[in-house]
Amino acid sequence: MAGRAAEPEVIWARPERAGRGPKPAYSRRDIVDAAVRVADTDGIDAVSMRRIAAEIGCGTMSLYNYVPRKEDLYELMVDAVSGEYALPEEPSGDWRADMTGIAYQSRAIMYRHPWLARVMTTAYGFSPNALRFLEWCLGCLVPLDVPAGLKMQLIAMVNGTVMATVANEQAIAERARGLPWSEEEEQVVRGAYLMGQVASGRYPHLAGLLAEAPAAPVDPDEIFAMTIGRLLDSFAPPEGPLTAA
Amino acid sequence: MAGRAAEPEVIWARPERAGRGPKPAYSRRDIVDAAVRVADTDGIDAVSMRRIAAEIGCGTMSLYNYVPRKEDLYELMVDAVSGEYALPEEPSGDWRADMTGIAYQSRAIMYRHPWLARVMTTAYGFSPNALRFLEWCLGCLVPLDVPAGLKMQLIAMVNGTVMATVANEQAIAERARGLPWSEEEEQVVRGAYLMGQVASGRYPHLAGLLAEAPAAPVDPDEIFAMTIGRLLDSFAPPEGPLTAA
DNA sequence: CCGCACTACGTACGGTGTACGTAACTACGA
DNA sequence: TCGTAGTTACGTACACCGTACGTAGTGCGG
Repeated sequence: MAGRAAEPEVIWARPERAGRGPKPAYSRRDIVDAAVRVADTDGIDAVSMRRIAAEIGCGTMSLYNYVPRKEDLYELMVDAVSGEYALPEEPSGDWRADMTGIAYQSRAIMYRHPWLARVMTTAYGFSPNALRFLEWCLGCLVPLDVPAGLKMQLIAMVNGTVMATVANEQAIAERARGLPWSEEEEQVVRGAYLMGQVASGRYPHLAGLLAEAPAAPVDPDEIFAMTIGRLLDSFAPPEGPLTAA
Repeated sequence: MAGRAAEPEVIWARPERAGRGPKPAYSRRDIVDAAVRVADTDGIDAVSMRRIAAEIGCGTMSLYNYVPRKEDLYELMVDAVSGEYALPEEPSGDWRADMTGIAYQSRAIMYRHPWLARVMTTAYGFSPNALRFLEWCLGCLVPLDVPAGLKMQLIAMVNGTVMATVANEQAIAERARGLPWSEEEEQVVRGAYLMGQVASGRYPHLAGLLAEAPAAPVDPDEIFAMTIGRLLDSFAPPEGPLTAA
């Protein structure tokens, strides 16, 4: 009787060690670390149950004793890297600075783990580190005098914006992985197609933009900073707090 | 000699009909329509080459005469539904209103095709309808006196925000699909876990928020409108345009 | 101390994308 | 006009995926 029937549960509520049987040979942490390592080096698509099991050194199906479904493995992975936030003991009192710092940290983590942005859209949820993160953000926003719902919205927007930004950057690079040709070739081919289309004259505004763009090379870091700054301004411009609706 | 070697190319540059051989029995449009239909009804995971081929009525491998790789099928699908934007002949002259309208249309399309948000993160690119969309947005932003790069940023932010918002909504619902238990059960289980965690006292701010939140039930439409409004404000507040940097 | 829950793991099933070979067909170059 | 080259159609096959299930061994709770 293999008692691992599929029952509704949250992975975080499942105790790592049940009392009865023999000691597990591996820890959940081992598995998640291996999964993160594989995803970092070989891409998220290389994270298969067989591969992780081999990495750990156990049989494929043994993994299912630790992780009921692969989706749960993703959730564990997201939580693991969410632990990389360095959250000081106390907020600084300047919520704008704190949230900006959070945004930069999020971006750094997503750069460190290029699979994060894609997996996060699937593995949402209130993992331990997600709760820690949320709690800290709310702490930062104590000085901001707006309804609680608006604070949640602010946090969600900051996270969403960082994710959308990084995901967009990475979609271009990540696409190259596993393709039968190189990224340069891909960009050349796509660029050539774009230029050909624009040259057709059907897109005058776009043509104008492309003609103007090279004159103003931009620093992605600066753009990022501006974007976040703008976003925070929209919740409480430097002059004073906005009232909700 | 099956001459379909994997060479770098953009699907949009590949002509639908090559001169030489027999007439293709199907059109690219047929295939993409079938794929969109299947994705709409049975979810994006049901879109497999075998399934689409069966839907069309041809052998699996025949599809590869029309679509070199599955990823290209995704790109075709995204372009197809991007054709659903109703773009008037001329912008209204009120760029704020125009961009708000765009955001609402994007959201409507993503609701109509729940797979879009997830696939878009993979299949980006300058498809014909994407160019048409971009060109129209740039036309709307002519009255806005900011550098071209900033306009692109605005468009990207609006799109990204809509996408992140809808993706977040749908991740919750979509997760239920294909799970061995119902969505209600899932929510109950997750909710119970969350409450248990908050009750532990480790998350005072979060606890406060949850205590306050039910008192203010919110309309998702209203939140969406506010979010987009705020975003546009951040580029040019009602008082007057911001200067870049 | 018995029994049962749990661990470990091999096998197997139904699915995936797609490389490759083959046969029929048509438009172009000689 | 007629090969012939390139295209279409499609069956077979391969490597891989997630995971259901059965079985054997282990060690704690009653």
